[in-house]
Amino acid sequence: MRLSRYFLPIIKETPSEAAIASHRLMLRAGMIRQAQAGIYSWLPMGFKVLRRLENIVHEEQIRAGHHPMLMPTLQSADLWRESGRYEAYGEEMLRITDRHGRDMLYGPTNEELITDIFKNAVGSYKDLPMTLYHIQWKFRDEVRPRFGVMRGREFFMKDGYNFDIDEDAARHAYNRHMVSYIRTYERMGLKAIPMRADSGPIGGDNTHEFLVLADTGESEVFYDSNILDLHLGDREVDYDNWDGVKAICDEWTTPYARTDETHDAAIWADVPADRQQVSRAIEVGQIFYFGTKYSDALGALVDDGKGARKAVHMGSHGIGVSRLIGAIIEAFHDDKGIIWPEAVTPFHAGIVNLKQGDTDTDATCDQLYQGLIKAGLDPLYDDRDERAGGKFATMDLIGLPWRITVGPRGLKNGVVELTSRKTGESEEMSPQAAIARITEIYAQV
RNA sequence: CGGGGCGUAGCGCAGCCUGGUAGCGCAUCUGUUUUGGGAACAGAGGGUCGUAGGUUCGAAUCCUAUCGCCCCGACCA
Repeated sequence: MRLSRYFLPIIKETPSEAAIASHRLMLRAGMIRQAQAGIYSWLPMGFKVLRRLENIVHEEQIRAGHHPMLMPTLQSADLWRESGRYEAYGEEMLRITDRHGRDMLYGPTNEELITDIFKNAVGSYKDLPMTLYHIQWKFRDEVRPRFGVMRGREFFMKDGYNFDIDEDAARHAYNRHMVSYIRTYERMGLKAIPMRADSGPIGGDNTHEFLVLADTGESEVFYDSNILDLHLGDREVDYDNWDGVKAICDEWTTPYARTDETHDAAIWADVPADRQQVSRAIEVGQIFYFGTKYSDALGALVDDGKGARKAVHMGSHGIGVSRLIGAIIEAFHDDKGIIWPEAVTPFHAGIVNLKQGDTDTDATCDQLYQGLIKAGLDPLYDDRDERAGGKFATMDLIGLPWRITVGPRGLKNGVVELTSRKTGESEEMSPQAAIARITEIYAQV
């Protein structure tokens, strides 16, 4: 993309309403604009990042054998009356009445709807196990939205639901989700720690939250520093292997890691003092096993093959996709701007032309731009007629991991400059070498 | 939902107390000179002063109502 033709409304000054780094930077970098309290428009670059995260989530869910689908944002109140949650959910649920006076609601989650779909189509144990998910906008009418997309009222979330014949199978589904989530966050460059959590209003007795360490996090967490050393990497995972999946979960759940809600001082005391870490963290996902709560209420029964009809065992599993962008920025930024991990960056590299209109720099930038595109990458070429300082400041702010600087000084020797946003280190090389290097870097992401 | 604050140009703000031509900085546009870390000069455009009603010869300013937004707290993916 040529910056001169893009829509990237950058703000030089700090917007007064933004209290934390991610909110401030998303506004300044032209990623979002607020529409109402807790409701945002996603401008082209923010939308790009959102799509990238969404794609990673899809890939990992599909890899785990889960089926993508899409349910509507608006749901019927009647279904929620059946489960008893229409009254129980309270003020956070946005209730709407249509022209015929029918009660509807903007879905805060989808247990009722998915269970209804499931029970009308599935009647036998032979169809199990099954896990369905979608990534859709949700609405929860928070009393006090804040922190930009971290605590919006409207938010983009992956929510998945497993249907299994009994508790053992459902526990495997739970474990499978834990592993797929670990992998998902790791791919995004994040260290998200699964922690024992409270079950909250959704119900159930087995749940973990995934938390990303960040000073601005809303939760206080206690963990054994050993857990930071765990990596899934490119380990082969057979998601149908119950024991193998459970072994990975055991690995991640053995070191102590809890939120303040479930913190247990007695167990904590057994963690060696030099490994005891207390920190703030942002919740970016949660998995639940809740048994037959909804299948009982909504009559989701299957034939068990022995002549009986049994309520299916279920769980629900969520990833806050829009919130993740905030969490990633909280984890990766400095005083100049965002520092995107390669896996989620909106553009793979930025090209800075220091002397727009100069025959040589223009030609070299075009060569780099075309070369990167041919290599299957997505560069952002700052071809505006701006001074060097402004272009550098823009690149630093929007935080692309790699910057190629093209100026007359270097071109005299046939070189351009490749700079890492993370380390700030630069290296001179030929344009061809720069393309090759960046291609190689992204081949490993 | 309790407490506090704010709505004036795209952004940040002054003006309001004490009613009388709507301002400043940044941004935008034009021109000239500049050009390796947010340039200088000259000029230009841009406003239902959140909305509605009231008081007044006259309202951004005073009064009433209303809507919106932010911050702290309690609550939440």
